Amino acid sequence: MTELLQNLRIVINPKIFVKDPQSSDLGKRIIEQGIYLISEIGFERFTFRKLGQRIGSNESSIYRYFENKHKFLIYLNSWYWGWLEYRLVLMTNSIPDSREKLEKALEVLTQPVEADPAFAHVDEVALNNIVVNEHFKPFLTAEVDQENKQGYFEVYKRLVGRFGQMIRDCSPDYPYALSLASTVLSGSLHQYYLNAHFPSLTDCSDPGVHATFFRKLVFSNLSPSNYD
Amino acid sequence: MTELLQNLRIVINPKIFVKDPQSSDLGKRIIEQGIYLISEIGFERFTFRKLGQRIGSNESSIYRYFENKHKFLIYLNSWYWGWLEYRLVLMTNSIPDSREKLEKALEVLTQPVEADPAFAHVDEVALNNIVVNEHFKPFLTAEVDQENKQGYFEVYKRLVGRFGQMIRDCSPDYPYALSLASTVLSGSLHQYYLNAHFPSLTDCSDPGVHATFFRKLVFSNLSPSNYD
DNA sequence: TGCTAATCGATAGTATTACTATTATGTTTG
DNA sequence: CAAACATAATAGTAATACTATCGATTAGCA
Repeated sequence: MTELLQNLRIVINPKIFVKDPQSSDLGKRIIEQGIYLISEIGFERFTFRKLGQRIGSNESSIYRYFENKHKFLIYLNSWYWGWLEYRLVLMTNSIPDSREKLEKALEVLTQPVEADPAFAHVDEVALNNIVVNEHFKPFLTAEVDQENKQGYFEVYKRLVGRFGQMIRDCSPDYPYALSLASTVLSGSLHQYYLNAHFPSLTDCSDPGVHATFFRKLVFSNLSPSNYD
Repeated sequence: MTELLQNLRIVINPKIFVKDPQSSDLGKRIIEQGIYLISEIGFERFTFRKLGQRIGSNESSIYRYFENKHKFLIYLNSWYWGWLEYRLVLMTNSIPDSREKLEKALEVLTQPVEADPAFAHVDEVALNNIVVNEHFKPFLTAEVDQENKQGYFEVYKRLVGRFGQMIRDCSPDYPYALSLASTVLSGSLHQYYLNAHFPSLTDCSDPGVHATFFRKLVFSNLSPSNYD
């Protein structure tokens, strides 16, 4: 499988970057080490200057790839959601039964992330760490509506839409497929966050329980007696 | 009722502030106008200088109440959760039936916020706006674990615990009461956020649907056939 | 009434951040 | 070999997030 997908690339909206980081060696180092640096010191403390020092390069060179650190975070998030989408499709595409398909989708979207050898310059586990810890920071700004118009969040929206469609396929009469999809996606990140920092607010102390909680949540909700 | 509760105060952990803003006129103006300013321009753009200008006071005076703007946001959030907790208790306390009690709790926690005349210097609707739009920003920092140890998030934790207990009272054998409670609380904010900025990702386009979605989510999950 | 402490406003100053601009240097490519 | 391009180095700017100091006003209270 790894072989088969060797030449895959996660496509990112070009408006998010100035120069495509996947197009050069420096660009890939920016992504690779940027992920590590943010996951180590947090997004607030992260600066392009520090990243430059870390990769033995210059602050100004990084600015040629990304306008600012906020867009850099949007880029990383887009990559993450694009990667999840690709995995979602890959893992569910060949399943004909819609219930089984939804179960698999839930597994892909809520189970802990593992490194994917298909993308050498990205440590998916560290990146997942960022997405969990910085959660919705790319969204939570005063500029969200403009940025949305620019299409910065397309990947995420497509992922939610796809997942929502799987729910609909499984239970065509359930009227809240989108809300359920977005609740599960963000709720799963949230439970991981709570488990790491506020264990007294969650029961999901291990991945098995985590997965079960969300599976029950979805399927008990979808049994026909439960919607009007 | 308003009369009855005239002399209530939401109690906030004193470590969050330098000087209690509820103890002076200037303090109350800081809270009142700070809420408006953040809800207008967003937390990123908000500075103590701008707030000083707005209330005709000095930057340095505001620093005598709050160490920095991050703690100010924690204060506002604590107030909000404290206020929700008080409303939760007030509205459910006299209900003996545990199912009915949980229904009421869900209503309090997921329905749109209305102004509460019991607290004159706080516009709860604008504050709710902040909590929705800045969502988990007070939590999402590198210092979250230290701050948690200092007890900055006690109110929120107590609220989730209380809500979780109501779920447990209603379905003693359901094993994920805390996760369900935290998922509903943060999920409800999230759905409001999506409705405002990403309507294509939610079905909750009006408060009625919003409430129904979460009611179904909880109660279908709690019916005995749905947990092991 | 007068003293003291607390409160607040005004001003100035600092370190850091988030950039921008410019110029130099090396490297690739046609 | 020249032109184009990528990157490095340096310097500089505006805004931010504070800190420190001092003087004026007010409030409590002996």
